[in-house]
Amino acid sequence: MASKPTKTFGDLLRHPYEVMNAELYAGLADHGFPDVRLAHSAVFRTIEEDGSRISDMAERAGITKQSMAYLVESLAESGYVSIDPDPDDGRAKRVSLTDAGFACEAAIFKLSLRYERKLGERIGQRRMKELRHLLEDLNNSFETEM
Amino acid sequence: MASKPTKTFGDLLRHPYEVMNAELYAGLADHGFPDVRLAHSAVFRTIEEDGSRISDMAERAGITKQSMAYLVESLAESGYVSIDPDPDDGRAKRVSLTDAGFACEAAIFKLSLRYERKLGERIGQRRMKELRHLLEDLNNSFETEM
DNA sequence: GCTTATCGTCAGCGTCTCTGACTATAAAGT
DNA sequence: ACTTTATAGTCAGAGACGCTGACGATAAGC
Repeated sequence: MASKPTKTFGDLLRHPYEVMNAELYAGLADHGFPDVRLAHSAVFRTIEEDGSRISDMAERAGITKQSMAYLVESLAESGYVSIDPDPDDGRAKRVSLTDAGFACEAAIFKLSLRYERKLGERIGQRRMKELRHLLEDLNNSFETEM
Repeated sequence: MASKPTKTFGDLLRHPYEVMNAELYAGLADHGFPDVRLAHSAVFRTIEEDGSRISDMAERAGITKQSMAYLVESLAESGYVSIDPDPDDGRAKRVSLTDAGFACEAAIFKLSLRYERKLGERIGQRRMKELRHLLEDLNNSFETEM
C-alpha cells in the first residue's frame, strides 16, 4: 500500500470546499450572475442588511480595507452593490446591496442548500445533518474562546 | 434576531480551513520552512515517493501543467524538490522530493495532527474523530461516483 | 515515414491579496 | 479653541497564482 500518511484534516476540508465552490459559482453564472466570483463572498458574508462600511466589512472578513474596497468596487461595477456617502461621517461610505445584490445573495443560499442536499444523497441525509452540526460546533468554538 | 439565513455548508468548511491554514503555514515558517506556501500543497499532495512527472501531478491536483510547473519551480529554487530528466521519456522530467522536501512534508503532517488534536480539545476528541470520519466519507463519495 | 498526441516552456493576462504613503475628516487632550 | 492622534478611504506598486494560446521537442500510432 501507499507509504503516505492519512489525509490531513486540512485536506479533508479542502476538497469538498473546492468542489462545492466550482459547482456553486458555475450554477450562479447559469442563473444570471456570471460575474460574481468566489472572492466576492467576503462582501456578501460581511455586508449588513441596511448597509455597512468598508472598514467594518474588511475587519469581519479578515482582509485589508484596500482588498475589501477592491471587491466592493468590482461588485458595484456589476450593479450588485451601491456606494453612498455616510450621512453621519464625512470620511466614510456606506455600501448596500442593490436588488440585484439581494437576488444574488438569495441565489447563493438556494444553490448552497441544493448542493448540500445533493451531498446528503451520497453519504446519507442523516449523516450530512450530523456533519453540519459538528462543523457548526467547530465554527462556534473559534468565536467563543481562541 | 438577524434576518440572514443560516451559514451555508461552504461557509462552515471555509472558516476552519482558513484558520487552520494560517496556523499551519505560520508554524511551518517557525519550524524552518519559511518559503513554503499554501499553493505548494498541490505539489506535496500529488508527488509520489519515487518522483513524478509534472503533467501527472497537474492532473491529480486539478490544475494546468503550467501552473504545476510554476509551483514546482519555486519549490526547486528553495531546495525542496529536484528536477531531473526522465530516463524513459526524452520529453518529460521527473520531480522528486529532496531530503528537505521530505522533512517539510513530515512537518506538515506533524503540525496538522497537532492542530487537529487542538481542535479536539475544543469540541471534544470523540466528536472530532466523528467529524473526521464523516469528512472522509464525504471525500470518498467524490472519488467513487460522480 | 507521416501524422497525431503528449511533455514541458514561453509569453501574456486577470484576479486577488498585500504594504506603504497619502488626504480628509473625526475624536480626544489640553 | 487648538493641537494631536486616530480613523475612513484612496492611490500606487508589488507579488502570488491561476488561466489561455502558441510553440519546439519527443513519442506513439498508422
